[in-house]
Amino acid sequence: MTTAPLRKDAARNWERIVSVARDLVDEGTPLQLNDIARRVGTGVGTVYRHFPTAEALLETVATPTLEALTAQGEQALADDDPGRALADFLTRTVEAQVTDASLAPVTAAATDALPRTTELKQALSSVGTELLERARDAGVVRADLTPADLVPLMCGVAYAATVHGAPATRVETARRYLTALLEGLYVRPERPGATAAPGRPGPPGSPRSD
Amino acid sequence: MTTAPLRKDAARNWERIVSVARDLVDEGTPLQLNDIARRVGTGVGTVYRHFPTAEALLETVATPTLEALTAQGEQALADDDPGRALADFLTRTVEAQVTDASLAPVTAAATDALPRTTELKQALSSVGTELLERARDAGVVRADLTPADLVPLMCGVAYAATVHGAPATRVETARRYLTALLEGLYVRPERPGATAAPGRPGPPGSPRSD
DNA sequence: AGCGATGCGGATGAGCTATCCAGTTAAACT
DNA sequence: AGTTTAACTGGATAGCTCATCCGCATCGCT
Repeated sequence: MTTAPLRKDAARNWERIVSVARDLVDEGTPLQLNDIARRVGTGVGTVYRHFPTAEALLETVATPTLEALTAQGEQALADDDPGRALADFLTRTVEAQVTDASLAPVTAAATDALPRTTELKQALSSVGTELLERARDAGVVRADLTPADLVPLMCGVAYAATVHGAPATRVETARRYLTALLEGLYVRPERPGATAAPGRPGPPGSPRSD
Repeated sequence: MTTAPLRKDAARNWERIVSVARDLVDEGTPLQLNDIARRVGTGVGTVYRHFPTAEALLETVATPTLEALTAQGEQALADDDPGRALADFLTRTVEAQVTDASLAPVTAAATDALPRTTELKQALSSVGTELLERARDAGVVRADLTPADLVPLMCGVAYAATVHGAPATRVETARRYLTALLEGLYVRPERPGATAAPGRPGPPGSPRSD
């Protein structure tokens, strides 16, 4: 059920609209459908037929990013180090949220209007759950952390990074905050005699250093 | 320079406006000045003269809460346990942010339009800095945490709690997330032989349990 | 009571959202 | 190639919210 193939001109306009919207999102401008129509050089009706609301357009813009993220998540499932797998995934998630301004609103919105997006959110959340449970079973992560907490916490980290100010250093800030959350703000009691590690030498190294 | 005493009717209207705005904020409705005028039973002009923008009104609404928070912060400075002092302050901050919907926008907005608010934000931030530095000097908190990170992190925790869904359990969720941030998500290596505590038995007990 | 200054209120224009339909175009059929 | 028709286009326009402006009412003082 692919909802019928678009006519050629329709497809062309669809592409243009999404492309312009992408640019606007990237420069931080809120999406206004009439404005987009003007920029694309099309009528307002065309835009509104393709995307009944600004939110719908935003969701479409966000989809590729969500897809990429999901792919990376599934890739992380292949990692045999549960701690690193989780940390990597969380890092990617936070980076994406901070980099792509379309994600935050889409994540926050409870709209299940676009089936594709809902599906992706579902997929992401279940990958996250899986990774979290593995890490927990490996004793790397506190047991009192629910999968349901994962999304809010990541959103929180991303939000914190955007509040911080300087958009240039935003990704770096987000990484720092994620680390802070993982490691905790309190100093840790000094390591026990570097022995009796429970199968793993404490928490895995810092998330990712690429 | 108290900017002239208001005329009696003006003062009355001012109060009404702020009061109605407070109610709206509490029920989660976004402030619309024309709407408020209608509810108060006054002309639009009156509202706009007192508060040139919705944000200004919001800041006014937020002020009492900010004042209370500042007071509590200064109170925390009297605590001789630096860890507990910081934890208490942060807990109060997060609770306030989650409880009072006017805080988040005001904190995020870089508007220095209302001098009183700016002043309060300053005060809060310097109290936070002081508390953080004391805790750090006492070895309770990681050294790589800048005072500038405090506000963003608290906003992040609050935001995470509001993303989570259920508004009823929001305060509780916020506390949990703050604890998560303080203690870290990773499991801690088991305590060293309950000795060599740096003047204090590890991180202080959970923030506050009132 | 009379008089300025201060504050009030709502009519109003500007800007944005979203709809609707007459006109145009792509593509299937002959 | 010519015809048909379903799909798509574009912009005029109605509905709505924001914010301003200014003639009029009210206050506080003498």
